[in-house]
Amino acid sequence: MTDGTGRRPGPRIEEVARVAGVSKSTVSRVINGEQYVSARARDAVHRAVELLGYSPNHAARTLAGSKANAIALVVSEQGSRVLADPFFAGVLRGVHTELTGRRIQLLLMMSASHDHHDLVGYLSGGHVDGALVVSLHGADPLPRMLHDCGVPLVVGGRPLAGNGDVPFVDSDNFTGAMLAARHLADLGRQRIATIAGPKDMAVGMDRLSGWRRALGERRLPTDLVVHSDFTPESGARAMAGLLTRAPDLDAVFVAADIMALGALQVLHSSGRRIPEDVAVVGFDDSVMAATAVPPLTTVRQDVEQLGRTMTWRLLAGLAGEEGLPPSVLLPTSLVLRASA
Amino acid sequence: MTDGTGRRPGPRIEEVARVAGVSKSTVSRVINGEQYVSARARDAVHRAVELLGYSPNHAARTLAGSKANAIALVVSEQGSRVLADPFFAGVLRGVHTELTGRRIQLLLMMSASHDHHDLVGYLSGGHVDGALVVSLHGADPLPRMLHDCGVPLVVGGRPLAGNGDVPFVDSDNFTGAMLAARHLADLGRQRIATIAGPKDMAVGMDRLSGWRRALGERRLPTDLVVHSDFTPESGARAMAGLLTRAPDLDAVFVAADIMALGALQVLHSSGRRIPEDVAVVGFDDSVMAATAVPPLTTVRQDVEQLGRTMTWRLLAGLAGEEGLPPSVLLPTSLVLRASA
DNA sequence: CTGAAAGCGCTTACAG
DNA sequence: CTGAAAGCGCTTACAG
Repeated sequence: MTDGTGRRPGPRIEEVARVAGVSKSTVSRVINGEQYVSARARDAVHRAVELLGYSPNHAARTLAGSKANAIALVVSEQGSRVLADPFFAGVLRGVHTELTGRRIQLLLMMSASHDHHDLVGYLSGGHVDGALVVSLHGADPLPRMLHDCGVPLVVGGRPLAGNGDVPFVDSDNFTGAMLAARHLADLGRQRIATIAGPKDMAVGMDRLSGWRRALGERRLPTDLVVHSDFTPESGARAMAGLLTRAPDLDAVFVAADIMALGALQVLHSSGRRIPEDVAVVGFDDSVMAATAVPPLTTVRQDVEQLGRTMTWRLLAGLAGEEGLPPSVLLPTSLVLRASA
Repeated sequence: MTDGTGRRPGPRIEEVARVAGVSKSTVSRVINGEQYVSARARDAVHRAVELLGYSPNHAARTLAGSKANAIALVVSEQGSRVLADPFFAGVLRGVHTELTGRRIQLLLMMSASHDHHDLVGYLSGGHVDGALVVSLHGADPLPRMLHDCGVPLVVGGRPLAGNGDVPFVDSDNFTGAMLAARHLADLGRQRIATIAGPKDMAVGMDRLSGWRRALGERRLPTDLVVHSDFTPESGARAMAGLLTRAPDLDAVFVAADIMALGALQVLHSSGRRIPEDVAVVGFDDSVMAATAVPPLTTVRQDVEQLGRTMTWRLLAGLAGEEGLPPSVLLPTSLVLRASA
């Protein structure tokens, strides 16, 4: 028998029960891994499932059961699109990896701030068991809105203050930036600038803090700061501004590789040699870093691991696991190339 | 009343029916936009829906109805991850935009070739109404497998020969490459090379064909071809190889911006001035193009539009629309900057 | 440990 | 144009 589309409906739980010689209830128990089932029944069911190629109907499970068997990956469009793209693809891959083999659907949603309301309504309506929110903009109200509606969630990227009880996973941006700035100081540089991210994004502020901390340790001045927005163009503008302000600067920590590309362009056209005149360190170890001119020393973060960890944390929380860390910071490390 | 998670279940169709003073059947008809409903009933239902904030239960609709109210976005991991990342993020945004306001869930799946089988099983099992497959590797068997199982689908990126009846949407890579190569010829360049994509990806072959066509028109030699794999490193290697083979080359069309970055690096270290000695044109107009050194002349494609068009085509097909184009090619255009 | 039965919230012929 | 009723394919107390 085929339906209108030509696809054949698979076997139902009823048929599995008949073949296995047990009731539908028992089949359901085996499939859901409940413990009070005899080994004999369990084996029979497994064989029948195998034989028939049975796969449970998702809609029916969700309707009958008390859980949705689905989680949402929400991308809040606040914050920089440019930073978000490669970041997002990596996170997605991690989420997917972690979900493999579990019968959990991954729903994808995007939300600009003006339609947060609809999204919250949908997510709190029981369509999903929880949500993964990728939100790079620290002041984004979405995480808190979801939290207040009781939707279990994990945020990718540290929220700014005021979201105290929402668990998050983030790269250790502070330490990564500190390593970068220390490296520049170790090279003997005296006038170390930074092109930072926006003030309202935690990722920007954490990288700035790490830079400040390292220079503070070495008693170096921390006056050369320009905020920028994670686009190559803004990186170029920021670099031009810094050169005007401090023609004697001899190093710059750029808070994202993508901005570093713009900065390198400006340094070149100003006639500076890199790293002889100005040493440059980026952040992200993105795919362009190694083929920049010159190849870019940068801080590596593992975005795929970020996605995996978010997913693990959400599912563990849903499963009621005890003693989970409220939040997780993933390690970052310095990758040395020619630019510093 | 709240469930275990603290989320409150919304109103059911029954309550809407009571408030509107009609039967559940009528509410269902109004919500699904059927035509034989009195204006009076329709208004009453709309008011009740508004008043109660009713939103239909997805699982129940799917179970009761004959459609899944969901489509899958499948990313086949065949082909270059590097090219796929920014490409994918743009496609995703387009898909999402096109889905806005329709009650269709977007499921996300990834598949490496070894688990195509499971994926096909899942998708043909009625969990989705159709699939969008992003597959940059022309020889990927997935589109055909899905097609053979009767899953309605649209492929992003032209499949290579042998997938005759699977509808696809692609950028017009041929024309874009032709414009790029013509531009180089118009500049008076005589020894025009190309760093092409892999031979087993349609995107690579189409861009190569366009380059060949333009040079053929102008009676220029088409011997300087190196195949590469869409990574910056391979672009660098290819450029080095070309310089060895033809030290006199005066222009190169690189089939992806990301490879062009590697090529520029090698040209710089070989002492060539760009564009004076060697003119360079890329493809994609990716975010790095404008801040390359020098800024990169390139071919623009609209990846978000690609996602939108794929989605439109799939939904139109599902709705039974007549006279749909089997496939669609989206325009590309030359963006002039300093490198050529 | 197991089965019969109710019920999840919708859609869809069917009869009017 | 409308309503009563059956049914989608599961899960889950309940009773044994």
